[in-house]
Amino acid sequence: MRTKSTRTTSRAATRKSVSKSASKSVSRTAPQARAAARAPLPVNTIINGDSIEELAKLPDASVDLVFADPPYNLQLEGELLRPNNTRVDGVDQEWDQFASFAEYDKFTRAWLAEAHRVLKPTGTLWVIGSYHNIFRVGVALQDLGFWVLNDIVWRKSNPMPNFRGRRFTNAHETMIWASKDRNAKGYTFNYDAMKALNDDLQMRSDWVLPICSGGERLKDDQGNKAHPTQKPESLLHRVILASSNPGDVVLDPFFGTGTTGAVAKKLNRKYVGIERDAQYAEVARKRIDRISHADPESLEVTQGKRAQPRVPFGTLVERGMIEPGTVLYGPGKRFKAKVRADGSLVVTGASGSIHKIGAHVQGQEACNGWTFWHLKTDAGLTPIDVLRQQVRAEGSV
Amino acid sequence: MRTKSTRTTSRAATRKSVSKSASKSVSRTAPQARAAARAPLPVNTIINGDSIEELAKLPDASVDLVFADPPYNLQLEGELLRPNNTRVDGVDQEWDQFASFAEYDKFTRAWLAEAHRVLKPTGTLWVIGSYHNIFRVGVALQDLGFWVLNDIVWRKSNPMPNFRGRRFTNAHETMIWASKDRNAKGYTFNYDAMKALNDDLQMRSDWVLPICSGGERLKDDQGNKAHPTQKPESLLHRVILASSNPGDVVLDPFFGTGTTGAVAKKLNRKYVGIERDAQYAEVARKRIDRISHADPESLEVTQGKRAQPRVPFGTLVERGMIEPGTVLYGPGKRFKAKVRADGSLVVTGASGSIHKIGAHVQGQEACNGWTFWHLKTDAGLTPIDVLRQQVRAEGSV
DNA sequence: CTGACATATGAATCGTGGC
DNA sequence: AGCCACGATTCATATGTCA
Repeated sequence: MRTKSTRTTSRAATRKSVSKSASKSVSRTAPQARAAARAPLPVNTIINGDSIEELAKLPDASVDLVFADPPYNLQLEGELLRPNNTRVDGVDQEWDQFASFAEYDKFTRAWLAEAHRVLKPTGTLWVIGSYHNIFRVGVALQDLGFWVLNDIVWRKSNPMPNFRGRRFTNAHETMIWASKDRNAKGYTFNYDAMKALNDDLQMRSDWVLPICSGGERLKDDQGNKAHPTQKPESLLHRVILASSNPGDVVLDPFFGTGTTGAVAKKLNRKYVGIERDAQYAEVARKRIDRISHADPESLEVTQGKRAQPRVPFGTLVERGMIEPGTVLYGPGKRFKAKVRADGSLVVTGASGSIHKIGAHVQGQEACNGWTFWHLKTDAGLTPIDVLRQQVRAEGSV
Repeated sequence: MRTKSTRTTSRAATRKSVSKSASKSVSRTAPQARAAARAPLPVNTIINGDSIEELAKLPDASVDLVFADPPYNLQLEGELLRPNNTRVDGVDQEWDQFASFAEYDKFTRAWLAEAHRVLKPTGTLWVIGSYHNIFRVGVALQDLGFWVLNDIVWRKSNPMPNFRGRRFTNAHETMIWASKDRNAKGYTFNYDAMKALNDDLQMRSDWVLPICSGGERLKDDQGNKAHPTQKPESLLHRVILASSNPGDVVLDPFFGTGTTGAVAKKLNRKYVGIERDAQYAEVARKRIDRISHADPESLEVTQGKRAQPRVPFGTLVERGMIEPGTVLYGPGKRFKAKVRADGSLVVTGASGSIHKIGAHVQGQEACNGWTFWHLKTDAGLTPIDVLRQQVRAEGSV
């Protein structure tokens, strides 16, 4: 099984390259020096090591999707925890607080910078957090050049109630979804699949899903939960389905017990997980080994018109489906135009594509000529889009 | 009227008393110099001036509650057309323009520092924003020593859709609720009032409320909206009811058309508003003048029992109740279809929702997929509607 | 007066690919 | 890299119009 290959094995294969990079610490001040030595992406692998160090070893622009569930920097009664779970102990609490935030910011910027480097230009990143850390994460990623596409609220249908009655029940967590930069084009968003998931209404930025419990919750031998913050697979299902395609590589730098890898495998995506805790990594490995891929057909997803092949209007004329000289009508016969042999339309004073002339006669900026123009038939007006669908159905494009 | 009293008149009245507290200022830029001149808080007043400058003139520790709806720094480019080619009227006002994140951060820290100074030790602060600005606001207030109590999600029941199908519908905004510092004791949280508002269940951190429209939306003489981002009174009603008591002073440094003041007056709180735009301030003044204190209809109407919550079929797939690839059967096994990962069904030659495909295979116009499609179990065929009822019973929608 | 139908609009960071 | 053609894309409400 793929999932058995470990970082160690793949490292052995390229020992030389790795030993070089190992000597360099995580500094972001010149990762270029290391780049030549980076091994190819170890796919369907759980890397047991520190997130920042191990991210630094991955090649540039190699990953389609990052999902990250970093430490939340929870500041509980009487103690402050560093990202590495050591306690901050100081005398002055205000100083503690500042030190804690500053350290957390430093940690956050370090792993986000590596995640940015590792992402393909068309890749996107998800980070989940709560009010303890999500603002710091958001600022860090904006400052690093990521461009926020949405913030998504996971509304927990069964949150833990507030016991003291001094605050509102904390019933949600927040995810940030971001592209690599402001002008990033071509990122994956399976709009129509999301719409299908939501009874043919656009998927909104607030998702109602139950927390991970019951049989899905991994337990250790004593029956205690194996990980304190295991995320529900339903959440990852939606994230991965929305923003990746089968065969894509999904990276999770805080792998925990491997929910990201489990769902990625179920959905025929590849995964790379980084986890510092060997015990979590082992639980994750076993979990993922038990999972089988789905059959490819059921992983096909509702496609919109964008995914369909383009058919130039001229094709219909060339193939004799529309004769030169045919008159096309706008809705309700309020407009007419004549088809020319090259697939352009003429009206008095103008000629051009079906779209341009459609816009022109209506005095508008833009127009979809396929749905605007109609043929007169015995049964009334038929949109020319029907002919396009015929061509596509013939598979001749 | 109260709202006519100006900054100048109220300052003259009590110059002396303020000079004592002046030496204690928190701010980092040194507004101490001005402090000696601070007049008592001008209550039930709209101050027409710059937020930061006018905040600096208010006395220390004099306010019970701050509600702030600062500029979001939207960074819109070009125009956006709806599918029907009508133009979306975006926020292009000068007051929402900032040169960079750094400029926005500077602005944010300046007004938040003054808000911190002006708050009583038991006071709390609310800020509302979207993903464009809320992370910057959150970091700034954490760095200034505010202690986050909750982040509250306003889930809009009727948001504007995403017109290009490139992102999730941006269907919520975020509010941060914070106390003055980590150890602040005795802040107001009307737990039982919130519980009563929520059918005797603890009020959660996600609130479903409609946007401000219809008769509540203020219009100018031409019938255009008086302010591009007017907030619904229901939102302020819940905020003010939760975190203040009658007689308390509520300060809004970005008063706009005065929703905060209007609701404060209805609920017998005092208000102080700061608004730079004289026209907005004038609209707000007239609006608040029309309101009488004892207005009995200030009771929330948005709660009430909801209809049966909608459960998309895709939910069952996401939650693992139905695996992608599962075969569903029509009554008597006369029809079959396969479930895909996005909750759509496939039969040979077609795919779509459970309803659409149910209709398709029968050659009918419409079909209730919930009762038509069945799962094969040991006991025979079970309608998928049973699973929907299960989801509803769990209350997890 | 009522119901059916049409129109208007809201804090919006809203394309892609070929030449 | 820049330009430009192609052509895809909306939900919940409130209000207006007409029969």
